[in-house]
Amino acid sequence: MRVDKRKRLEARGWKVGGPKDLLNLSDGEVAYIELRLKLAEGLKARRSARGLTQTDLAKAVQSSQSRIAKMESGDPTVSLDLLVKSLLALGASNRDLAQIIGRQ
Amino acid sequence: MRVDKRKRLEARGWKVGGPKDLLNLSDGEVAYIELRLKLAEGLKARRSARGLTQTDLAKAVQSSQSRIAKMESGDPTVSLDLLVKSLLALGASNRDLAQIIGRQ
DNA sequence: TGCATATATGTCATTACTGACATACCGTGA
DNA sequence: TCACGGTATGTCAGTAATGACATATATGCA
Repeated sequence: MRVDKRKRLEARGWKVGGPKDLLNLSDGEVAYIELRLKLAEGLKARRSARGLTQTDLAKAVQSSQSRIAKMESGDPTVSLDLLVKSLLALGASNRDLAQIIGRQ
Repeated sequence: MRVDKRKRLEARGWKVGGPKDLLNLSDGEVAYIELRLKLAEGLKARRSARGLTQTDLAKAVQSSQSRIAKMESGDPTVSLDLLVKSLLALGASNRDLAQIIGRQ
């Protein structure tokens, strides 16, 4: 794993498997974290593109502003479920999700 | 929504939003459920293609056979997180996930 | 500068998901 | 028919995620 990418993960409080060393992440673990970050970025992009505030989105998905903020920052305590539901609530189709996820 | 598709959801214990009537699902709710079913089917396909039993996979992701069975049957009490982690544990890449999700 | 509005961070009681376990229900080979 | 490996279904105590709330930190504008 490249160092900049590692920092990108490390910065968000992800600590997974094995010893504490982030270099010991398995392929699956890395893919999982990257997936979440992609969705988080996609969510933020989509929300602001629509001119919505975090509070607006929170209302739409019956959540709270603080949780939206955590989501967009890649916080590990936010579930994939909420991430995906929020994107769908912003009008994303499964196709759109696939695109967000599939991008390098 | 077509009737066969509705039955497909109805059969699995999904009850969402509004009155009990499944026809009242929003686009986002429908997309969410379909997404889960696609992943569930993808998981089952991938696992059996590798000749693994549910018990084998359970060990690999530190879960239990019963949870794998629930996952594959589209049980609503299983999280997207576990579904995705299991697929990744079976060697799927984010690209693969995108393909599973994006398909009509 | 001060004052909004937006976003980030931390905490907490309630809810939902978890693995484990028991057990029922297949298929299929003897 | 029985036995067996695999899968399905139900339950439950423990744990992780939740929305709500308080509050801190931007960001912009008069």
